[in-house]
Amino acid sequence: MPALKQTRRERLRAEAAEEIKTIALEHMAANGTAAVSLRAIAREMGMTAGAIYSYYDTRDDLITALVADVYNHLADMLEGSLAAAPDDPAAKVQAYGEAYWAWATANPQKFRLIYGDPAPDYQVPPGGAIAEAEHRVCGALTSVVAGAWVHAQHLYPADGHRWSDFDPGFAALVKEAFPELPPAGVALAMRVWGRLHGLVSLQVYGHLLTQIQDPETLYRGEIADLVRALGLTPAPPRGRRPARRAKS
Amino acid sequence: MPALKQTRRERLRAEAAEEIKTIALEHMAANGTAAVSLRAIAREMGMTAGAIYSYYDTRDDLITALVADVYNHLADMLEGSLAAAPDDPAAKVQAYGEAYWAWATANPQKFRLIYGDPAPDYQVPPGGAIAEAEHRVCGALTSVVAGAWVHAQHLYPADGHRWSDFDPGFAALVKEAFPELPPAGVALAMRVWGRLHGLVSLQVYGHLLTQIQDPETLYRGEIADLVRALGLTPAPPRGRRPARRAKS
DNA sequence: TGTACATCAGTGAACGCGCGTTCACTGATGTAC
DNA sequence: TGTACATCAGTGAACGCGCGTTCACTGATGTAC
Repeated sequence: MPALKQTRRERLRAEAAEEIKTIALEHMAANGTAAVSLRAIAREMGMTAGAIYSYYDTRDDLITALVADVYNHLADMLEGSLAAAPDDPAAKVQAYGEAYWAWATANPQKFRLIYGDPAPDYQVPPGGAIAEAEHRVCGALTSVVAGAWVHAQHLYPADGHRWSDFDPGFAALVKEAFPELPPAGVALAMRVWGRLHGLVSLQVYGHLLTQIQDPETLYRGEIADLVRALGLTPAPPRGRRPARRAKS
Repeated sequence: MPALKQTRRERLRAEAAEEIKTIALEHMAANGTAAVSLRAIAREMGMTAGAIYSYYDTRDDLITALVADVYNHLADMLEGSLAAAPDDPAAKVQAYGEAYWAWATANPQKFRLIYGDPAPDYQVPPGGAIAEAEHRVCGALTSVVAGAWVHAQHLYPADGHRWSDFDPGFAALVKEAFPELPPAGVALAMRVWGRLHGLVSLQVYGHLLTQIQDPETLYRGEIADLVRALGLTPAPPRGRRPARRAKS
């Protein structure tokens, strides 16, 4: 089986490439975003620093791969949460908001990598895998707002936004995926993003915990307000009906 | 005049200490938060690296001074904007929101220093000048929400927040400065902060500009919504009455 | 006003460090006959 | 199944770099008499 044997070497290679990324993320988690060092990764893998160059041409290439992975990880999480949520606009908004918080607080270093300073001297390359993965995240959010738009639109009357206000490529993507969503809906989606992002970001960077004991409750209150601001009625916490039997 | 001559040396010393911080901020602006290097600063001042140690015991000490300065700069800006705004709750909210955006977009590197990753391997020391300056910023925000609380409180009925939910020191400060503001009002203030912070942070880190041409209009829309969500009526744009004469 | 002394900002050389990247090489893995 | 060859992951040593920090020193500025 020559084909199989050939695949074996390729498989080992792919595994090593993955291990490099995994260790890089662990180092980031332990010592901050700037702590991604080829030498340190090689050391931990029992390799020489030069060996990394069999897998990534450059340190920046590794970081690019990391950023794309992290975006995809977030997108997986969000899409999974949305799929698992009840088929109800309010429930989708809540699911998205809670998934965003849960992912960010569980993986603060990943959040910092994509939404904070990336590594020093590193510039995100335009296009490529990163842009694609970003679009997945964006798409999940837009689908949530699109689902709520029927109820929300009268609250956000002609706000003056036009398709020309957006990046043409981005606008084309949205128009194709959500044909019924007008520019004002897209603008609303970005504002919803901002509203969620604020508290999440403050939490990840440690600005809430010094002042309030339970930031998550605060955040949940904000989500509830957001749901109302979208013209929706908050869904009951879990299950279709309140579980009153639990106490009787 | 011996006293004057003595002051002269001290003045030069203080000026040099300031220049070090100024150059550090410029380097941050040019090359990112991680680019604060004692050697680079000394080089730019025409000094030896060791000379910096006459002014700051350690690199971390310099960064601590920078962070405190930046917080105070932001606080100055916010307090100034609030003081200049009309004596009306809605106008104050708008002024605060716009000042936050204006400061962050005009000084992105400062925003990143205090609300993003500080320098690698740097830990903000607890207490001290930084905490004081932070409290100034916090106080400005709380004053805005306290001013709106009469109109907002019925929209945020007993949300379960108690004084014990907050950091004791922080709670004591708030209770002293804003005696009429209940815990629910403080929680609301933090949520208002989050709501503003989200879009500002996304903008500073370049996540809005790739998708929308004019993020500031989007942000202004969010502020207008926030004003409404606080039970207030938006103030007319500039001046007490709309300037209809401009076109006639 | 002039001299002797103290202060202390700044020098310049050195320390040890970890970094990204390169390069000629070795040796195991896989291929072709 | 066995041998000759090609591939290529990983070695190990070296490159030049900039960094924070220390230390004995110099020399101008300021002080006391």
